[in-house]
Amino acid sequence: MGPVRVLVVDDHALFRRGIVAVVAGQENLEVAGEAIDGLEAIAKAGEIVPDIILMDLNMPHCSGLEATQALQTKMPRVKIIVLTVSDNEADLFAAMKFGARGYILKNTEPEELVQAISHVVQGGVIISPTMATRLLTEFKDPAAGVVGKTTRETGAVLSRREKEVLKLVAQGATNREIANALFISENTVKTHLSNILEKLHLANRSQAAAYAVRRGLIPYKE
Amino acid sequence: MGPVRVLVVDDHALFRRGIVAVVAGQENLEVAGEAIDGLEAIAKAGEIVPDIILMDLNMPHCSGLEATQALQTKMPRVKIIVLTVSDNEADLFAAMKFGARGYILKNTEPEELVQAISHVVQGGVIISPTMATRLLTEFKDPAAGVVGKTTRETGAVLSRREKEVLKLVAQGATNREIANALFISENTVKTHLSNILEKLHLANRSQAAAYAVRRGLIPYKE
DNA sequence: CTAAAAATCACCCTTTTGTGGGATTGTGGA
DNA sequence: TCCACAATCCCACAAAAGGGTGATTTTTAG
Repeated sequence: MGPVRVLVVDDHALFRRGIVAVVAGQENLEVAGEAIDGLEAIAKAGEIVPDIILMDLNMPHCSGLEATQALQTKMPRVKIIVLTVSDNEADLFAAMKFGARGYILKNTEPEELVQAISHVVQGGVIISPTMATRLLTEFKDPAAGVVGKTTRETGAVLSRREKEVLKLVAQGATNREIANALFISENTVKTHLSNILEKLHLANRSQAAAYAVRRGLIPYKE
Repeated sequence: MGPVRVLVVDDHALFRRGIVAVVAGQENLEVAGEAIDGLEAIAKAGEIVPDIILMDLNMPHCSGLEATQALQTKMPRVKIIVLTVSDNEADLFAAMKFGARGYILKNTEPEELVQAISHVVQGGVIISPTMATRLLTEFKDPAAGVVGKTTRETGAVLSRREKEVLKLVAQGATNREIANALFISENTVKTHLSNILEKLHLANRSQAAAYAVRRGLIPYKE
């Protein structure tokens, strides 16, 4: 069998260059294509049918998480490795839930990335040491073992509506403004926000705003 | 004279690879060295004395802005091009104030980066089209022409203390927590925050938190 | 079909924010 | 020397935010 075919998905051309340089430098790897966002990734993946997709998370139009979810349902054989700057547990959880085979931070050394690809090709799953550590500390955290709330504390994936609320929070909107924007009552906004804070282990809306910005959930800004 | 010697400063090895691939591919350019943060950048710059430094902003230990400031005072002949993901006016202003000759966003095409380097080598100053547009819209913004408050509305540079407060706000700290952390009264924190919001044209602490995160002012997190 | 989420709303109560005033001290530059 | 500014503090007040508890209605997925 020939070299492993890799699809590189990242909105930053320069970063793609770096990946391409690393991948192309390996005998057993081959850059089968590049994409600048989730939508193009899905299209390209359908055309070239790569073995591995290196997927950035924070991209315009269609995020890496959305693309990962879509791709895994349509093409379950394609192995996706998330390659991101986000050292957030929620992203890791979401990526794994959507079927990603790897979660690598962008500050990883090129050699490690190559090894990670090999590992995943052979059927393995790989997670950055940093993230692995975070996972362990998360589990030994007493806050995780509360009473009720099943998915609440564990899965920690926000619902569609909660994401909408979070986006607006990240823009500095007040509860009333959010209520008007979404055509719901202020009470509902409060409920959503409370759930968001609980799911994400955050203390207040400022932390939520900071969290959202780090994850690139913000549409535009001002 | 030989090729232009370039020092690449970025904490992400993979991104450095991309830059190096692009720079090394040019006849008239040469990668003279790499650094992973501001401190190493200053050290390396002293050793190899590059013609151009491609400087990331958001790095651990010593940010690109601090390094730029330090380098420009010690080695004014070295031309620094800021290469960042931050599309924030404040970063641009700060970079230019500290003597940077260029401000390029990381989503720039490799070809444009090469052209930018040539341009700066020849004594020019270059700013990403995106940022240039933002500058223009900023100036035609009516909010800039208020009544009193001289430096308030224009320069908009935060004082040392205000930055400290802002960092804590970005971590989601309450006014009381900030007061305890800085050994000042809650009233003082409120005063500082009010001034911050006014200087930055922000509406509330959530926007301040989002702003701070975008600028990479946050030390750690969680 | 049915149980689990998601989404919606209300009420109460406490804490936090943000604004508007005003005031003092020290420092560095014009 | 005088002024602007940074940094500090105070008070009071209105507006938000956040927690708790409970409830109804869609949606969704098994």
